[in-house]
Amino acid sequence: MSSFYLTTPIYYASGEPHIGHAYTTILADVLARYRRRAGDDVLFLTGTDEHGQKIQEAAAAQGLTPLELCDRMAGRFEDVWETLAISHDRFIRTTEAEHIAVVAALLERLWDNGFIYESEYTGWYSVGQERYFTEKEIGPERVDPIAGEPVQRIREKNYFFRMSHFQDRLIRHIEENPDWIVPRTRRNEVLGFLGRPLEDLSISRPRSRIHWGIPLPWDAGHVTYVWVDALINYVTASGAIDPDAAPDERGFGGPPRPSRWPADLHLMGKDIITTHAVYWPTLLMGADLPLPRKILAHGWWVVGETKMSKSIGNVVDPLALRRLFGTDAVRWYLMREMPTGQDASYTPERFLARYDELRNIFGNLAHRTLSMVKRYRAATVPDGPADGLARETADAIAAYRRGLDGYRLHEGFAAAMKLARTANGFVEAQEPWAQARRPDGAAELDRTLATLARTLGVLACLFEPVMPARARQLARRLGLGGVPRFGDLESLEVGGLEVAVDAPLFPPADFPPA
RNA sequence: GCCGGAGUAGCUCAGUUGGUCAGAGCAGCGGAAUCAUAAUCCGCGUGUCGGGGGUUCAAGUCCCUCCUCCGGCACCA
Repeated sequence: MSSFYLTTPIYYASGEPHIGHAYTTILADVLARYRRRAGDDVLFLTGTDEHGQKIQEAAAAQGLTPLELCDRMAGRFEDVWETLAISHDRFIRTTEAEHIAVVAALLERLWDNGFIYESEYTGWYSVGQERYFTEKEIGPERVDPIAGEPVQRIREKNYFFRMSHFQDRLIRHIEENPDWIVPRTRRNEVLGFLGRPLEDLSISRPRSRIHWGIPLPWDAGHVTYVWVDALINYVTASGAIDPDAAPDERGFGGPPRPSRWPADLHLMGKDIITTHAVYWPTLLMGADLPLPRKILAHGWWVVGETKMSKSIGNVVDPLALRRLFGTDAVRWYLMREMPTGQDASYTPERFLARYDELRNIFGNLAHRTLSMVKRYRAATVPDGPADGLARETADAIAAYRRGLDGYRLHEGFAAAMKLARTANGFVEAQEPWAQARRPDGAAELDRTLATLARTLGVLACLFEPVMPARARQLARRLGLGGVPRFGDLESLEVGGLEVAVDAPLFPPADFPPA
């Protein structure tokens, strides 16, 4: 059994969970479930990022302590993940003692390695907003984008990480590992980014300005810059570092401690590819830790713009769809409609098309098969050979696995749906209702029904990662003990199973009339 | 401005190293069937593969050029 460690970013606890968070996390969940079904020992990590100025300010504005706010927001995220059927193994919070200790240990390692130095940070500071703004944010007018007041160029003491020292090594790593950053277009962008001299990374903020953070081990007057704090969570949760050990035995360099590090996959939106593909790997290099095996940056959902929606002004929140169509249908839409890594636009029409596909192709296949087993064979799957779609099924499984292994989930799920279409065609070709009428048709009918039941068992397996509840429901109705794993599919026996016919897996559903 | 990507049927998109590659799904039209959630299945596309030029026996598939659209260009989590 191989192991698989995958992560989502930890989400900043100053705001409510939204579709961006949900998409990343569902994508991670689908991959985690797929790996488990394939027999891997999976560690699926998500969590919340809880330090920094925005948290500090948001808490103050609500009359809470920062930690009180974070407790509330972490709960909010955990609740949403539960409703979306997220199966994370660990929910990490950067305010956990373990994480704080690992951050301190890692920073100390960087310091001991000579990659930290003291200097001055220069930036555009807004007195009114009490924070720095980027060039992009202030625009040519050089005013803060919130209040519109002029910002000023100021300097303050900061500690810096010698990120520039690792520039060439990072470029080499990306060039020697073409699939390290996917999709390819993001890799190109990172390489383009690295085409210019890399600046060193400011890793601290004066505590006088921001108190809600992890103090630097060597200077309590400064707290760790939130991105550095946040990224380290991936190592914290892996168990690679023992902050209580002697400095040389904590797990940096030398013989590694038994752990889940390096991560097999970091997932994130394309907006934070730079932090994950540049800041993070160079920090790891500086601390003598191996790099993650793969970085996957996905695209954004944009809301399709139509004349209708513009005049009516109705913007649908995909998260709200869950209440109308169910969690599994929303997960299906998100995974099926967006080519992994690319942008996609949400429209109610496309959503309905994908829901109808589920309902009509897959749901109806399940229902008609179970109904026929009940009607013609007293609800017991016959013992006949189940080889009617042997080749098509094997092909579908192979294409599915190629898709998911290659992080083209939409292709994998398209292959699964294609098998369901093929099975519907098989029903039409065999005409089991005619076989049932023919006096000598019994053996043929047995084979038809056994084949269809077996196909449903396979489909339950293929669809489980994306639609866990419906897949379990289908497996139960088929009379299986549970959703089959990939290793079970080859020898999946369906003869003798007692099936149950029940309400449709995907009931009629629609948007409320406008 | 610099770097990168994309422009293929009404819509969303597939199309490895150039040679049945002109395709799939949806929508539309016609038909079949009745086990099933009126759910299914079959048949039907005269698309300048963004424009132009070039290489080649042969180009969505390579080269040049032009047009259009999109993405990235760091400390914002």
